[in-house]
Amino acid sequence: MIAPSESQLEWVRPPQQARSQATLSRLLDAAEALLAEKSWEDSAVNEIARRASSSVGAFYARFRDKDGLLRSLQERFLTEAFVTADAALDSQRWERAPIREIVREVVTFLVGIYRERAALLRALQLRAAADEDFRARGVRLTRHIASGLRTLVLAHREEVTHPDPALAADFSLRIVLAVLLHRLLLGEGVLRTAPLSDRQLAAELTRVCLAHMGVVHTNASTP
Amino acid sequence: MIAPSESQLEWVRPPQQARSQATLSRLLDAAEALLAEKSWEDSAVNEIARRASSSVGAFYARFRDKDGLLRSLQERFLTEAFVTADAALDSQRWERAPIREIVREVVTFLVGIYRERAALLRALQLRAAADEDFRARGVRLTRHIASGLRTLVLAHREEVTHPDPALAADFSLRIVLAVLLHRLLLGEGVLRTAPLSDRQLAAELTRVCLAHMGVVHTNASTP
DNA sequence: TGTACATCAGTGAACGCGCGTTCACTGATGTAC
DNA sequence: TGTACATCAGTGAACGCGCGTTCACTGATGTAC
Repeated sequence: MIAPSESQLEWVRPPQQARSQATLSRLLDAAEALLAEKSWEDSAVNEIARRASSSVGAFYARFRDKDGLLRSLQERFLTEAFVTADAALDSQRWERAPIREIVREVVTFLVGIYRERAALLRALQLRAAADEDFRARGVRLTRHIASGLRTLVLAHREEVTHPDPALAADFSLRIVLAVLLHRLLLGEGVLRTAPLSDRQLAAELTRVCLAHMGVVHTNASTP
Repeated sequence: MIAPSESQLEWVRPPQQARSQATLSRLLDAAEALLAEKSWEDSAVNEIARRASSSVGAFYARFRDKDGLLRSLQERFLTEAFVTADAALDSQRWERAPIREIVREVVTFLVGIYRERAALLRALQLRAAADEDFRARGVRLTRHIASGLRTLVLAHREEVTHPDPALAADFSLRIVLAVLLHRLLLGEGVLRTAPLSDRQLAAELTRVCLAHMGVVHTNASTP
């Protein structure tokens, strides 16, 4: 069991027994599930507790306040995401792969996360838009991914025509994250074009990134 | 003076005197100004009224409820934006221009709007993310711009390498709007790269769009 | 193995704050004659 | 040109609803001897 960091103590009370640990997990899960139905503001503490088969009092025994739960959800997500990102961006894994495949992998990875965790990400990004602390913590993850991607791209810089490959990698990531945020908040139907599936969107975004970096076209299998 | 449409009557009460028309305008302006400081939810009716040198009662004499004001702000913005977009995308104006300049113009136009109306756009897009009606009305503008851009691109399709120029135009617009939304909500500091000025961002986005459409490089003055 | 006690964990009714909305009233504007 | 009356416009205190938070109490778990 890992001792919680000092900063955590301010917003989540560490459980002393297995029973309260379970309650805490149930509260987190219930809240994340509820976020698939309504916004964070519309999710009442009462309802979260009820869905977790718990009570308001138990809620406040675990969290300093309602915000403590959202912070806790963010922390839980970030921890997972850092690990997953490290695995996906491991440079050993990509040593012999062309940059085309690296970009495709990273984009697919991101599209997947935005699908699986759509509800939570929507809530977190909306909150980040209004709260500097939330934003700062989220930015740490983004920068981590950016730096991993940059490393991979620079290791293959001979495939990149763009004069500043690191910059091109950063801006490409920015585009991907932006389009995913846009889709997350406003949906797929903004333009008259037929809605894209995850697979199609990933392909389209990959194409955009490669075009922007100026990756030379090999005998590609793209339609 | 234009007679208000039926649908408007549901959420804004048409003023009968010049005095109340002035009050209505002051309320709209005060609200939009307040949105530069705080979110729509945090903007109390009381404070909006006070800033407009008006009163809560006067507020409810004009608007059915608090939401009526935000709707009114959206309507006011959309009306302006449609006109501006029509002027910017007028096909006569671009008959002899290379596609490179068209794209630069449209991107610059959008970057400009997102700067000038940042506060209002933030509030509207956040609301659109949660409210289907708001979203639907916003989408009308997006589609209008998309169709204008498509027309321009198709008129110059010989400059475009992309196999489906219309699709490429749509997706390019999507990217631009997405990056602008991303910046609007989360700021310029998401990646470690030095923050971009409006001019730099417009240039970068233009480059991305052109690369994606596959516009052949002429003797460009880009660095 | 059993009993006493301390602490942790959980319950849910009641509280209270903030803010949207109402309403009884006053003042301003316009019209009829 | 002046007076009476109707309607529009505006005021701000008071209301009330929703929801986060508290708190007095009960139950569960663990430890000492």
